Amino acid sequence: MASPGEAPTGSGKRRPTISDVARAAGVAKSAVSYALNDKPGVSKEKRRHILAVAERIGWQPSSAARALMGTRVGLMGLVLNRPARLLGLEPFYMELISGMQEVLGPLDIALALQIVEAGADELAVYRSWAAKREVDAVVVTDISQRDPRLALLRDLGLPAVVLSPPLAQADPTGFGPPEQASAMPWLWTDDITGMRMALRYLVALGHRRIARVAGISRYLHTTARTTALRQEAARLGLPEPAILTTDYSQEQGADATRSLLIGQPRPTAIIYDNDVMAATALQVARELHLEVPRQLSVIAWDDSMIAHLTAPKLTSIKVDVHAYGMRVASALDGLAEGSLVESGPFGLAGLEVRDSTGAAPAAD
Amino acid sequence: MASPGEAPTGSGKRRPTISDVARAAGVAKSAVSYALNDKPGVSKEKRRHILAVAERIGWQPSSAARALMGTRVGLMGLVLNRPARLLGLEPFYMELISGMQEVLGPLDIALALQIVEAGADELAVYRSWAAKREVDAVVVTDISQRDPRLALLRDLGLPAVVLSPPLAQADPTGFGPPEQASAMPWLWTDDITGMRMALRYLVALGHRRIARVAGISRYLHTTARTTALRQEAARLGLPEPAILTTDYSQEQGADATRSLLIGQPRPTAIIYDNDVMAATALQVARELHLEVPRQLSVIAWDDSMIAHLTAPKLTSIKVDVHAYGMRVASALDGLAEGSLVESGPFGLAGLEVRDSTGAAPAAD
DNA sequence: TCCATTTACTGAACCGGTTCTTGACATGGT
DNA sequence: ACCATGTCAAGAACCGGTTCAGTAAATGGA
Repeated sequence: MASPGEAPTGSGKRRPTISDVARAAGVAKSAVSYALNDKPGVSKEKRRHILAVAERIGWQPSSAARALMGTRVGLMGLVLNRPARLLGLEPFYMELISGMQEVLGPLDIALALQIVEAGADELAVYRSWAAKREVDAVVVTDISQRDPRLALLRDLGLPAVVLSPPLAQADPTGFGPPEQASAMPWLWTDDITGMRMALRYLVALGHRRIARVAGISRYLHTTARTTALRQEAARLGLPEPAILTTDYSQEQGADATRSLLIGQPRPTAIIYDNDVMAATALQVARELHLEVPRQLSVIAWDDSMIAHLTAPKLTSIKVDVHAYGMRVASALDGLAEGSLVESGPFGLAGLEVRDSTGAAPAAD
Repeated sequence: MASPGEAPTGSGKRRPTISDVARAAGVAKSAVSYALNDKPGVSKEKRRHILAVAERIGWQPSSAARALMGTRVGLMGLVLNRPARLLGLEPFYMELISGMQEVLGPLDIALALQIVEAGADELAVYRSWAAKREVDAVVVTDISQRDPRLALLRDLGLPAVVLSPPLAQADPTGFGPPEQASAMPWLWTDDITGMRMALRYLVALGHRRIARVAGISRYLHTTARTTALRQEAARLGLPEPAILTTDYSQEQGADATRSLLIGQPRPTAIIYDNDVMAATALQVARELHLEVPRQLSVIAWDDSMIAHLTAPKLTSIKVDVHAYGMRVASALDGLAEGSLVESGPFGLAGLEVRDSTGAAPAAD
């Protein structure tokens, strides 16, 4: 049952160490270490023999001992700073995580997830992780201008993947995405293209008064979308679009929608920064006796399954979050390996047309 | 592999070890260890002095070194075996995790999340975690009869919290929840009460032909709900309720709903095992020109925010998943501490009445 | 006052790996 | 035949803690 010839340690199963392997193979500990790590210093035959013995007696590495030597830990960190209430609803993070796991799982790397309520807590988590060498690298999201987390991570020397579009303008803090590969690469989804497609589609349907309900305005990705909207609207000769900011919640989404719909002139189409607010918008429209899409067109962002659950189903700007997560995971693994990783945009945005968009009202 | 900046990364700041503390305080390493761990062997004054010095020079424990000695690691494991596609949509897990974090965060414990595609992979993850002592304890969900994971975890000696109602009947495998506190406690939500409340509410509204669209039938919590429904229906003198099983997805939820609604006799109310399928059901009803709630009442389960996004809004059996997660986290911490934890049901179910339920059609 | 017991503290071993140093041996060039 | 070179392997130190054995001092009891 247990391995042969081992001292009976209580219920028996002390797990084998490299010393056990060395003894069983008749070599020194160091030889075993070299063999297992594919390093020079051992002849081919001995290497093969040692590996066979290790396999036979069921040796597995101790991550604790490895971490003690400063090598990889097999854990990536992700801190989420949004309120738990919102996280429960937004499928984005779950899909991102599942994409990451598709890459990390086979590599035998786990994801350490920490949800915090305040920005200061997040900084504390990074400090602790860095001090204890508990993770190999981290993911940082929802970047704002002069984000203190980036400075901290740089000081701590903790490798990080930054999920955010770069600032278009020169970045005074010096933390903008570097041109070359770095230990803190920036990865972002192509929101500019997504916004352009949505806008052109609406214009093709005859819309001209187009509004936007945005997320938290200090985040760079919100800024990027706003800039894209303004520029494209100007290019298409549209009036300046109204833009309201929210915290991504249903409540603020509903408020923003109401104030847009009772204002003058009323927009004929609204683009939302996530699915949740767009879904809520359908309810507000109903409450105001506006028919979607006959009198109002609604476009959502993310294209999670929520877009399928509403009536009418939501036209959405689509992002392949799962694939994005896979890309992020590869970047993390690269960083943990000590390599530098290229910054850059990810994938292609698409527009998933469903039932919440239609021709602009004739009166317009 | 060698990161280019070994020297620049340091910039002099090697983080302090207990040897540094010992030197600075003028005592032996062992004295420092005793002082920091609140163990006997040091006088009060020296203890205070050592703690002060440690604080001053900024000492932090190395989890690697601690783990090497077999003490706690500060990491709890959660393996999710549902397809990523479904996880993205179901808010349940995100809310559970955020509840867990509310307890674990302040204790400086992270959550290792692993998403797998197959049951065998899940077993492999447990094996690896146990072998490498990578986590202190794990959470196991979606328990089926004779679940192989429970036997494995017991054999590995990995403490686990089991999220499932117990089998009512005697459990031939011997893995049913123990009477006393144990190293593998079972925690479950009070689904029986929830089901009873929903049923009585519908009966009070005049419904008699009540159907159910269930989740995956091999899970014990599905069985528990089914049993509760059957028993309560019998007690209330209702005809045997139709029960269809699904994989929780929109597709199968829609199929099940269709087959119920085109069957004879058609049910006047349907209870769903999650929000997602109930939301989809509203679309199917619309497609069949059935008005909700005039001709069909719909009850969802979980009461996530999806219930608010639909039109009409969904009446739901409510579970405080966040609080449940907190309870689970406490149990995990107890197990990691080496204590035994009591099994038992959690909290009270409630019925959140909204717009998807109404009086049974008069024709009935 | 003297011996027994407790207490405070130190030094060293240990956990399970990695890596540096050293030495034995084989090989090759001249 | 001789020394320079290279390969393979063993031994020991080390990572940052915990813990055990041992010693010196303090305390207590009679």
